[in-house]
Amino acid sequence: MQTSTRDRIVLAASRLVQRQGYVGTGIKQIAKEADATLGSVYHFFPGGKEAVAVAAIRHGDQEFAALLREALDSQEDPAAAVDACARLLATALRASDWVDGCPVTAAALETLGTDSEIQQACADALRGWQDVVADKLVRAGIARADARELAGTVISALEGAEVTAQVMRSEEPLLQAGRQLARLVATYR
Amino acid sequence: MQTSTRDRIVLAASRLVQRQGYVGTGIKQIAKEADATLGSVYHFFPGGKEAVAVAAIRHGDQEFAALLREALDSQEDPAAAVDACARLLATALRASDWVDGCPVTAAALETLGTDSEIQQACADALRGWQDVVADKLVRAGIARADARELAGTVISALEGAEVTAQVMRSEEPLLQAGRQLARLVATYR
DNA sequence: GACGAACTAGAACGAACGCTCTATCCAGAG
DNA sequence: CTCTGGATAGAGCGTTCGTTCTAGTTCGTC
Repeated sequence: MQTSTRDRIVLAASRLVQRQGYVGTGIKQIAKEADATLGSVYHFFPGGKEAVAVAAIRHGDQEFAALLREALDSQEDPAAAVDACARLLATALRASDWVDGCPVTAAALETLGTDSEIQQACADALRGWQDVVADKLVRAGIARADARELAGTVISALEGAEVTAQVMRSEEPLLQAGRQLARLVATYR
Repeated sequence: MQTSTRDRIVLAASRLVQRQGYVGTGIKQIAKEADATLGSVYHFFPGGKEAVAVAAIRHGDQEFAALLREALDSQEDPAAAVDACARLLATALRASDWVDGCPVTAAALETLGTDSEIQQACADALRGWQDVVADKLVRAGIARADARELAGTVISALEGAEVTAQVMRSEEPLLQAGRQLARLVATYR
């Protein structure tokens, strides 16, 4: 077998949760998509659905962070780098026919009042991405305090723009946000 | 009876969908919360759950638009007005213990692949809010094309910052976004 | 006072949910 | 070879889902 059953479960769960959210995705659907059986899922994740979701979100977190780093490193100038992020997200989103958005937003919103581990995993992801952006800004010579606040805004704006792009089925919101964020970053000199 | 049964259903559905999303909210729960019976719900909304959700989202749309207009009109300067929006959202969010976020995001993300009427209603809401912000910017003397692009970014950023604030259980993301957006708006002179 | 429409009330349906359970398979240790 | 324990397999549990259905109630109009 190429990939382990466990990995296939996490991968399938990650994709499904990203597209349909936590409550919208069933354990049986995950098992089917992963070419695994229900027994296997509960064998590897005794914690049940929530445990699977946490693993899935952490996986999506890492994947997205890598994407972000790659886009940021493709440009020297921080403003251009942020714009490159938006552009990358836009093309990826279009390629998936607007369904593969942010891997944590949907799950995060659905589990807000429930103080489950899922929420914690989502918060960790957002914090991590902000750190990735902040690092780039600091390396480009922006003061640490400014970089942190700017990075938070960049992540929030990209997140919001991605949702908007998905709903509108258009790359424009992301491209707009990229241009405006670049303009904003450029004011820190 | 103070409010009509229909109105109570829409109101309850709006609140529940905002907090738990579309799939996470059951018809029976809506009926219970609205002090109505299942029969009443299907009487007023023969289209079933989806019809209730569409009405609920449209209601949330109007409510949010009014909130936005109010905040924008409270300040003459467009940069200060945008910041006031973020501030208002932040205090409202904290007051609800971080559960009453954007009334359409959750529902929009869950119904992405399904081309239901819900998605259309969400897209309409986002477009409407963007128009509200764009109007304010134009009235403040910003060129129409710039105002539209800027308004789109403002809405996206506020949306994303609200989600981030909910996940982090902190007002900071929204306040940050407000400051940075104000700075961005101020560059258009 | 009678009639039809509007509305309320909740029992019941099939499907899907998350989860538990037992049974089977199979590689490696003794 | 037997024995053992991780991994696989899926039937079935109780519950909840969205929806449908039939009565019952209310009420303005003739």
